[in-house]
Amino acid sequence: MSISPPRKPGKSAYHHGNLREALLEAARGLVAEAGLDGFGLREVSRRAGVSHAAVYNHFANRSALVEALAIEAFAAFTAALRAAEGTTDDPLLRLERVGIAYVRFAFEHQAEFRFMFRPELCPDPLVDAEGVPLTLAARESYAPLEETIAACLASGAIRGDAQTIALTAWSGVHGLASLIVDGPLRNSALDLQAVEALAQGVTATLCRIAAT
Amino acid sequence: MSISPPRKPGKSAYHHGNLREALLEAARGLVAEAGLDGFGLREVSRRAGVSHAAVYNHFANRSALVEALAIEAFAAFTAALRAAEGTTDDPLLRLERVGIAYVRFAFEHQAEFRFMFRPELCPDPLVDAEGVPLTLAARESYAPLEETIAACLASGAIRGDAQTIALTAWSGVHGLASLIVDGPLRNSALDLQAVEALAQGVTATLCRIAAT
DNA sequence: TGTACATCAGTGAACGCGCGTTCACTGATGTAC
DNA sequence: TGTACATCAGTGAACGCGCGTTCACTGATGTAC
Repeated sequence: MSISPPRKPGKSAYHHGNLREALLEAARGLVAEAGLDGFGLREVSRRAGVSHAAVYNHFANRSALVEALAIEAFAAFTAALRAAEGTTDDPLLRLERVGIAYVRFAFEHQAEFRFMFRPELCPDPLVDAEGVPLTLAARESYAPLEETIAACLASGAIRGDAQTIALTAWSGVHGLASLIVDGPLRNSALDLQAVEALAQGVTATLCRIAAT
Repeated sequence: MSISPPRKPGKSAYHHGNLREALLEAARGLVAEAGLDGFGLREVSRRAGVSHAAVYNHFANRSALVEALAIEAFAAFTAALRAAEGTTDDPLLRLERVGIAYVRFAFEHQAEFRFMFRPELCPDPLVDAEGVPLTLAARESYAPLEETIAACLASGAIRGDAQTIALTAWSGVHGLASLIVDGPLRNSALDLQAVEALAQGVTATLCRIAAT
């Protein structure tokens, strides 16, 4: 929830004061309900209580709004992973916690997670990121997992081919998240606790590789 | 490619003879190019060289065409996994091969893989599958991996909590496939050989769990 | 073999719909004097 | 404090577009006699 701007009651919609944020809020809700396909400027402005033309005072076009939404989502994802990272100094435990946070974020922000990895939005790894805010935001969100795995390797907590182990861990948590959000585990009566238990099991199993 | 029906040359489009298959073929191509969102009946019929109303002689509506496409895709996925399953009797090696086949299918059929797991299409696990062909086709495609893991556990090649290990393996291959098809590994100049090498590395790492 | 006719599988015009976007406009606000 | 005015941020009508779907139609085909 965003904080409402200091507005006198009864003030008309003119000079809304915070329409940009209100539009983003409405857009988040719409994307959560209808997905990126069901996402339209007219419905967003309807939800925000303004005419559909008002959007263009704050966003150049539909793509710009979607992009802003995606940047927000990647930033939130990064923050969630960074928070998990900071809870311990033990590299292996940190890997486990970041993995669980990865899955938890996906579960709690299904719409965002789903559309962050849509080909139209997920940045092309071959394209230069310089000055493209969405690409930068996306790459930043890969860093916590990468760094944590690097720390595990550096400390000797995990042995083996660094690239392969990193990819396996990433695949494991991303796959679990995908199965829950987009795949066959969707809707299977999972609550947050159950999801965390699954994530715990999977990341712990992945970490068991460390011992060999 | 489908085989053309035995048609005399110069015969008009009337009584096309194989329009249903031709529409599916065109639909496959369109989905591969434009994704499920860019998928429309009018473009499909344009590609098949008929008027857009002709579609309704073969499919009740847009949804029915999409559903037919999805059933085909799940069937192809199942066949690819079954083929890999049949290449060896060793449970652990079989798991590795099925995992590689899973990722290979995703890479070679990106559009299909992407839309098979779309929430609109991927069947809800809580809904009864009886008599719903799409749901049945989807569930059948989960069987090879499940059975292979069960065989590994039964033979003692893998030890531990069956549920957790199965989920970890599934997450691993599904995650790698998702990262390649939909995620940050997309477009990263990977050819089939490179994808198979990655899949080999990840599945082998996952199989290392067996030793512990 | 030839003819009459039912059926099948196309055509193309038309429908309403919601969309993104543009535009001239207008009311509210803040500022200068 | 009051007034004139520029600017900001809305409005609502209009545009063209492509879509899914329906409909009366029509040409090609297969069958019965």
